[in-house]
Amino acid sequence: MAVNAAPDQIEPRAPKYYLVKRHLLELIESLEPGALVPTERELTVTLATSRTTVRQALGELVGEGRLVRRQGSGTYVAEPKMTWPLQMTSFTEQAAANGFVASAQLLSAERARATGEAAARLRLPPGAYVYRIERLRLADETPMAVETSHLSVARFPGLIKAVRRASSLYRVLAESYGIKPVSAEETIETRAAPPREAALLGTDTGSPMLVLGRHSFEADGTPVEWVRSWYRGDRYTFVAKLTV
Amino acid sequence: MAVNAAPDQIEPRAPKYYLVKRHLLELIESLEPGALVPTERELTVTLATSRTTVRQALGELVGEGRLVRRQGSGTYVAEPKMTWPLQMTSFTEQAAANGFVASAQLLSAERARATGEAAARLRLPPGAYVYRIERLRLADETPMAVETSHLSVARFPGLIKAVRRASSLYRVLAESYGIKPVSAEETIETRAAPPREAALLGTDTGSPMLVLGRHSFEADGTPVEWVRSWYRGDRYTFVAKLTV
DNA sequence: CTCCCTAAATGGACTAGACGAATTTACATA
DNA sequence: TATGTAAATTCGTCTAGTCCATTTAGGGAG
Repeated sequence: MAVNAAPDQIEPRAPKYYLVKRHLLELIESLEPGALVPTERELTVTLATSRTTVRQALGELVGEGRLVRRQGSGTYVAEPKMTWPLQMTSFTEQAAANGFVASAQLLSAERARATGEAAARLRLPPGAYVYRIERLRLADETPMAVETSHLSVARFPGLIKAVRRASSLYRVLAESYGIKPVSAEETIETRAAPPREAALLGTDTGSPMLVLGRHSFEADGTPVEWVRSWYRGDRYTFVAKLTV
Repeated sequence: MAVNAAPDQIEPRAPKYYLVKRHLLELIESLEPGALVPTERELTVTLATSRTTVRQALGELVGEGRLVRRQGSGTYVAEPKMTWPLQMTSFTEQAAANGFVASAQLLSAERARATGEAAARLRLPPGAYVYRIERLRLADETPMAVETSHLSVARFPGLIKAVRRASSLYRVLAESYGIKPVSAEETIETRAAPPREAALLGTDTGSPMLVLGRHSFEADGTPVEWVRSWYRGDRYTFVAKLTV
């Protein structure tokens, strides 16, 4: 297979929608956040193109957090993205570090048999029971992420009742079970928003999301929990601090 | 805290393309990587929908690394994604840790006035000169990322000549200038691929990318370089190891 | 003036089709 | 048999439109 055939003079022709996108980007940069941009139908006329093409350009700019669309109202210049640190602390502490008040809405909490991935991550035998706790994370009342935690039932008996009373899962683990994760592996990838997550986070199905997987461990290497969180890609930039 | 504050039975109706996507996902899971999936026009018929809708579903699956499209040939089940660790080491070392041989192709190297962002990041006065070095990063001959580094001209005189001879920028900094970054802030966000980056990485304009920004510092806090790297979102999952 | 209802405007989803570009296949020819 | 060329196939891009859902603005009733 001929990979890497000297990509020297690569200067591809841009698709038409990309020219529209660049035009809009210039417009955006000349405006303030909150400003209204022309309607899709106006843009089709002034840019001599189809609405599909205009929507493709607008869609990418929305996905990159530069524009916000509001059905029935219009398309607006977005506020700048928020940065969100990746640290070995709880969501509650991370929010506080950013000056927000964190809260959570319990969406569902159930006892279920572990899927293959959850069982492997938690180092459980196939078919073992896990708690599957789904929460909507809020910072200052704004939905931030949809978070699904998986924990071993055998290891944390009665966890669901404790979680219903507390906001911080980490605090429950520490106070009720005496367990404190000390390391974690955090994975990051891009995904398109499923309908449910999109609705919960107030965005559209298919919009780009950042999916964080957190796999946390005790000091002796025992896995504690495995969490998958969906964040809106148009709202957040993640920041990791690294040292040698 | 509002636990269980009636999430309003959010169970949105899925768009039609999403049903198509789920149908394809089942199909994908029943096949091996490399297998051919039905053509777009076949799917249009069997799923009783338009090609646009089929393509929207296929497009998301391609963006998530589940499918690969090849113009003129067909659409295939993709190989699993690769994980890429975020560490305070050079690309060269990261690649070696993953069992790859890293290399780089110099795309451009120029002396230019710093943009507002670059000047701020490198703590330079407005209008100061920076080197802008653009490289295509390869792992085992496969293009992995397009990387644009910014470094102060005043601080690293003659850098371009040194870089032309070496593959590792970090080694040049250490050996020729005696500087070794000891900490870095790495930002991660999602963006749509611009035509140039898409072509260099062998993907389509507009496909989802992970954009890493690396801002590295010396022990005394002086910024050393500011780098922006474009990775294909359909190929890589980033992993950060965190400790308390 | 206040309130409610309707109409207009806007983005959201989808369709059917045209043409182009890249690849693969089939076939004619040497 | 080997090779070059044309045709068919496949994905890539774009168009022009339909219909729906939501929001906003305006007008009428009280």
